[in-house]
Amino acid sequence: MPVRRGEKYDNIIDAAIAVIARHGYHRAQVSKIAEEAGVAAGTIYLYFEKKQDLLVSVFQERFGQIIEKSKRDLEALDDPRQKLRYLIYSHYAALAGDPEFATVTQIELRQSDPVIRSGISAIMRSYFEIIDTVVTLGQNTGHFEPSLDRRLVRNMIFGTLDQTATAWVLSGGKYNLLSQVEPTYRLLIGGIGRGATKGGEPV
Amino acid sequence: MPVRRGEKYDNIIDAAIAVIARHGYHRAQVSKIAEEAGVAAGTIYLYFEKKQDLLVSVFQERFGQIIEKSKRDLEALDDPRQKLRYLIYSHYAALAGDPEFATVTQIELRQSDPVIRSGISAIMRSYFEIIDTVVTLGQNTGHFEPSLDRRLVRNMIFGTLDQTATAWVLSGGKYNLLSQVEPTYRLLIGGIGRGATKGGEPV
Amino acid sequence: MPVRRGEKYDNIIDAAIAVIARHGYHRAQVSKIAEEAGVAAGTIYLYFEKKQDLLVSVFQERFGQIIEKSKRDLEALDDPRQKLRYLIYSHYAALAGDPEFATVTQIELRQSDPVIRSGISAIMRSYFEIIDTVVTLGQNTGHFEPSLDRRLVRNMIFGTLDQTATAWVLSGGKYNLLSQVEPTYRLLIGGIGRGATKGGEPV
Amino acid sequence: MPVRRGEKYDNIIDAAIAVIARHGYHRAQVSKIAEEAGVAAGTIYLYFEKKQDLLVSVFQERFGQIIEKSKRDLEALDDPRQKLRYLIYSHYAALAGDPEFATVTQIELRQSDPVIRSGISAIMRSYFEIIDTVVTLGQNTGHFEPSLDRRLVRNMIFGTLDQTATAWVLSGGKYNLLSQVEPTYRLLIGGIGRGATKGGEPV
DNA sequence: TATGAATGAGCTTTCATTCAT
DNA sequence: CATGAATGAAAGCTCATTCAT
Repeated sequence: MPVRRGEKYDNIIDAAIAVIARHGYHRAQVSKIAEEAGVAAGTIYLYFEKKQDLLVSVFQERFGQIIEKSKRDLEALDDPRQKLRYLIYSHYAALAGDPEFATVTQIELRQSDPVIRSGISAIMRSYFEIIDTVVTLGQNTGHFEPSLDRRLVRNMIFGTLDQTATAWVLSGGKYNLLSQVEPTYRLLIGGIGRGATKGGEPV
Repeated sequence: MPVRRGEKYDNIIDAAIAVIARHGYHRAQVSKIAEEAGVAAGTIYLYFEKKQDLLVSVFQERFGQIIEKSKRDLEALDDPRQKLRYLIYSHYAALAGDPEFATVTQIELRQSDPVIRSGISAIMRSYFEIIDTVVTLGQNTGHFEPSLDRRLVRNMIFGTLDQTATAWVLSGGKYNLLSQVEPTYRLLIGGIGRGATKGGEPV
Repeated sequence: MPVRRGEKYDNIIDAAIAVIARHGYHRAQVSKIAEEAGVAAGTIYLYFEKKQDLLVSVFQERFGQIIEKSKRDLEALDDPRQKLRYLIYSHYAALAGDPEFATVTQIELRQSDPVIRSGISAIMRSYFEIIDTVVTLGQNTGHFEPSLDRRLVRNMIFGTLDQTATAWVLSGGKYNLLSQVEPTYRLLIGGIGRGATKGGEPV
Repeated sequence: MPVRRGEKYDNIIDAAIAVIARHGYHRAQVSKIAEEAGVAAGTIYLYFEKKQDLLVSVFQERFGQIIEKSKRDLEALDDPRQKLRYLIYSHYAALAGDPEFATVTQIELRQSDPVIRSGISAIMRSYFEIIDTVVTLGQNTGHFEPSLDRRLVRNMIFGTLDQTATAWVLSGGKYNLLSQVEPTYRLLIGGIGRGATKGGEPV
């Protein structure tokens, strides 16, 4: 029945992010979120069926937009290496531009219960698909090593971005996350090894 | 801060892992863990100050042992590439050999509250130091690209291992995680790019 | 205390009966009744001060009409035995003719809170008076045993009708309640005992 | 898991009756019952799974005992008329001896929700069976009119007892309910009609 | 040492009612 | 006359922790 949209819908989502970022996931009561949003507690239930739905929506709305934008922007690029670089850029940019959202995403929402996590997983899957598409293209065009297992490559890409973002959040955002775009790109493309590793003598 | 050690101490930790793996973090009540361990609920408080201490100890004990063993074994190796390969192997092996522990580590304990997470972080830091040591050695000996930022490399290594392990757990352990040791090694060393990327024309 | 009358007034009462019969007393929200009546929730408060007033009115309007009709019809009858028979008939007929109302009356509205119940009691009292009048007449004319306590007789009459009606509703209305008019009459008049009990040797 | 017995179990049931009788069903919060019982609110949940279970247990324990006693005592009697008389007596006695319980039984618990009511119904059914047994015996031995529908007779008996008891409670217990045993017996046996109605000319 | 019965703080959610439009 | 979005009070239940035995 509920699930209405409108200005308040956005206010509540923003309030949820602010409260979670400030007090942590476990102290983010509905009443506190309502107060932050400037509405009564009951009003939240005109927009979200349950608290869990609100928290999942935090992800869906924000991350969903980011993913959609990524998807569109990626289509405008041809070179899979450019696509990869853009992927890194947009991942870091989304978090660097909104530290509260970054905290919620990288730290707080990972503490949530199974229902919320599975809501988040659904969105993550579509993100993984985007990464997979880029990897596959790169392998087909010969820019990426075709012998590599795509799933493993995806895990490396996402794992690296995610871990780097988490480390940045935990550092308190002391440095500019966007400064890591190019280094990350080079690292992902070239690996740790020195020089002509490919075709060389691996140990 | 354990109040006491002894046989029951280990029983309780094992029981905690079993219960969390079976019922999930949010349903792992102290009473259930006590029952699994064959003691009364109150007894747990003779060994652990708080439930949180028990959960942190799950990590400290198990992961601590793994880290200690890694550290010792790594000292026996000279080549940083061999060290890296061993790092991957021991990370995967610890999880592949104990699926319950893997579930608890990769999924359930991430839902925990700030206190537990910070307890876990402390242990993770010593793990990160080990990774850093290997990376630094590799750069000093010229086996790893010296221009790479160590922290970023560490994030890639840990992020890749962690994400790969999580994906494996979420798959239900359908394949052998250890089969990913060599591919992971090659991927980390060589990156995604094809052929003589290093010194070539990055895009 | 209705604030206003009119077509919508009746619509709302009918809607209340329908919703209570369909969803039960505890799920009969004002909003649901409003929807059923085809008005906005707030509109109900133009016709009734409180939800409780609406529910009491369900009784007052419907049962009041029944009682009024009973009263008038009874005046046309002379023989107190005929009056008693008609009382039984009209009680059963009112419920048999409107199963939704029967459910609301016999089952759902008994779950209501004190205010509603006392509103209902007020109406019941006038019904009890009608019964009392019939009993008194019967005793005065010598058709009914004069030594019987009138209040007790009334309790038997109403208790029997009410319990029989409730049993019928709970049976799902599987049989025709009106088929019970004559048996009920004979039972109330003659009692359970066999043969010439009156003046005989009671045990 | 819960559902323990013991001294506190009885205390809580007694407290529930007292609180419901004093404040009414709708104001009988768990916390209030706990206070009355001299235990913490949480303790109630060691003895009852849910509040509803407690309320049903109020009935089961008290009314169940009454029914059991009735059953046993009835077996010691031979004459169905004596059995009927005893039925009336024990019904009235159970309520007259415990006014708080009478209020809860006759008034407050009728306001409860479907779950509780169905719990109560289950117990009532066994009471109805006892009545049915007595009626059937009376008809078989020729003491009760055999042509009467048993279900209808049961409805009259229970309806009369119940309504009489309710009227007594609503009167505030101003008179002695047990004084109604004999009048009720005579009324049920002989009916309202005067003299040799049976076989006479019913109108 | 060990027990486990008892504690009690803490929070989501519903829904009758209001009132600005 | 009518609307329906917004309000906010109110209470059942869980479970980590304690402590008398």
